[in-house]
Amino acid sequence: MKDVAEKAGVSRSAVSFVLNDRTSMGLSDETRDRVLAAAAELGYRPNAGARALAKKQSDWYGLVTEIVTAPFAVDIIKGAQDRARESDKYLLIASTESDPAAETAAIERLLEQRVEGLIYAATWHRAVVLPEIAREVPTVLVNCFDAEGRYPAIVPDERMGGRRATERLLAAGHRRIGLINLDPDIPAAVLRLSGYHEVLAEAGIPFDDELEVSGHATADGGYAAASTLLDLTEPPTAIFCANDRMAMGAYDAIKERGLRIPHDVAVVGFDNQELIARYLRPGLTTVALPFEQMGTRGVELLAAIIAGQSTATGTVTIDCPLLERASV
Amino acid sequence: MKDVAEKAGVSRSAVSFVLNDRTSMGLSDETRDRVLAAAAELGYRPNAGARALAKKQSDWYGLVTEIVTAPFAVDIIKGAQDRARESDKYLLIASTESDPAAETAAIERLLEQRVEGLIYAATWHRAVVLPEIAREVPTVLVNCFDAEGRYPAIVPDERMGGRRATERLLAAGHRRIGLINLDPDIPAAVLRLSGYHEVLAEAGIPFDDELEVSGHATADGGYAAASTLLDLTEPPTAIFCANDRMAMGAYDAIKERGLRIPHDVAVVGFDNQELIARYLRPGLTTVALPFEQMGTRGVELLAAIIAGQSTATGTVTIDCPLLERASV
DNA sequence: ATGAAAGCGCTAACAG
DNA sequence: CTGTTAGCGCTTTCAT
Repeated sequence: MKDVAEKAGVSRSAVSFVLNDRTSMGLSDETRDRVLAAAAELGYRPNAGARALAKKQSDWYGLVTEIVTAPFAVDIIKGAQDRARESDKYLLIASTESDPAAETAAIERLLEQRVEGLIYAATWHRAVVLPEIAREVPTVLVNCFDAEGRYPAIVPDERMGGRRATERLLAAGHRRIGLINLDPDIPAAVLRLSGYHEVLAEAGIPFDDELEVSGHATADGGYAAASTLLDLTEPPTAIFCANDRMAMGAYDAIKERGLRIPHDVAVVGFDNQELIARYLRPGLTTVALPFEQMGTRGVELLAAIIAGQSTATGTVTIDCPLLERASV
Repeated sequence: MKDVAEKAGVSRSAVSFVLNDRTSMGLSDETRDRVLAAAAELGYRPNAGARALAKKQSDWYGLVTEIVTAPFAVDIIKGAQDRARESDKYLLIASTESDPAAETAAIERLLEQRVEGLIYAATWHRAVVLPEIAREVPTVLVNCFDAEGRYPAIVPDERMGGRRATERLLAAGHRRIGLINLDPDIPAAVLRLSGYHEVLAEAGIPFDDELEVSGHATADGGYAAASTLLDLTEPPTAIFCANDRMAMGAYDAIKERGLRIPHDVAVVGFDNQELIARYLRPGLTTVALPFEQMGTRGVELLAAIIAGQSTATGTVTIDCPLLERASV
């Protein structure tokens, strides 16, 4: 930087002002250009670390997540990273594969890097408990929530997702709609189910317990559950699967019986796992989880909190859109 | 840090020595403990940025990749990150979704953070051309290579993978083995094919052009290609699909004809895309791409180069193991 | 508009 | 083993 100053024949302060776009300082355009030219010629590259030290502001947010465990994490990261870049912030990604000790250690390292705040992203929607240490900086939860509500959180609107799936099937004329649900203890199952119930109730369709089964969140689980439904005396003409992997198994069960999708049995999934939903034949109509958007919103919320513009501690809910393919 | 020194009744240098484990300086254990205790009590957390400034060493590696585009990237990241952590290095991940301009900008930002080196990871094995700017620091390629061989690279041993798949089928007694290959222009296709050829030749099985088809790298492509093979006058009893998505389509084609896997037709895939290979029914035996290991090795190689222990510019090849499931 | 000077939190060299 | 001193590369205040 000194070199740049000398080359441009100005003071170091001037260089600093130019490089930081401090137009308010009253710098002549001519000076400005000279500095820029000198910097370019010298291949000058500001040292972000030194700047952070001087400004007492790192421009970093820490993102902690189990990155590999689920394919979803990357979409959260993408959303967060894109948004962060727009604000000239950096994302320091720490991946902890669900090991609590590693998690604390990871956050510790992030704090040593003086991240301005933390985004904690889960790969499946659930309640989490963060290490105490996370309280040292503003923290936002993404795709998860704090049981005690001490942290603001961004979660998908699962109930609405359940509604959309059911409504779509209803709109296609179905009245007997089976549901293959996830483990009934998790938030996603509870909420998706309540969406399903709401819509049926609104349409005046009585619940039929036989039509609600739950299974292992795998293709095999979906296959077994779908088999149960299809072998009913009065089988459903449509099946809402609470995730795409189970839908994958359901496809097998349906095809095995010589039935066609969607002609004989319509299917709607949940998650929009590209690899499955797009490549299943026929393509799977499914409800998408808004990962990218949650990442974006997480960064925005964090930035607002850091800027003191938000003290909210509530939960923000993001819409789950229906993606139409060919299974309805 | 000054506070810690005062609290412990020692000099700041002493604190620095203790915190950096400079045992060589001859510090009494008693002093050491006092410092550590004071630090803990005060909740002192070293400022990594300040340290980096003083040491002129950031402890960061930059990892640039198209993170979202492919599900594979995360495994490379995991391998790299785990390995980096072991050496107390940080990974700064920059995701560029194949946009050359964004790529240069991303690298520029990494350089401003004074990363000690760069790891450039591709999501599919191919030749890449890096922005000139990457030459400013040691750079290692992962899952890709430089056409001009100017950067050291780590790539999967595709040929060996092709061999393993073919050998497995041979071992199961098959003599008519079909191949559904990828777009013949890409390295993966060329090498996997050559592995396949080698093994057949070694077994004294003459090539049959009819048995080698290529298709779109999708389930539909696999479906179409498998249909072609199965409708041959003398259809294969086993099919080697050059990726799992195509195997997914092949499954459909096989089942549609009332044939059973592996009883009537055996299938081997490539890529080990969990979501597909594991959930397909029956589970798909497939060749795995060693992403995690490539990430690990990338970091190791980079560290060696930075430490001046390696000046190699060649290409390192990593084994692709066969994962047995139930389709053979 | 500019230059001098202090300081960010830490490391490292050196003389005690 | 301690204390002093001089930076690391940059920002920012303040007087000019």
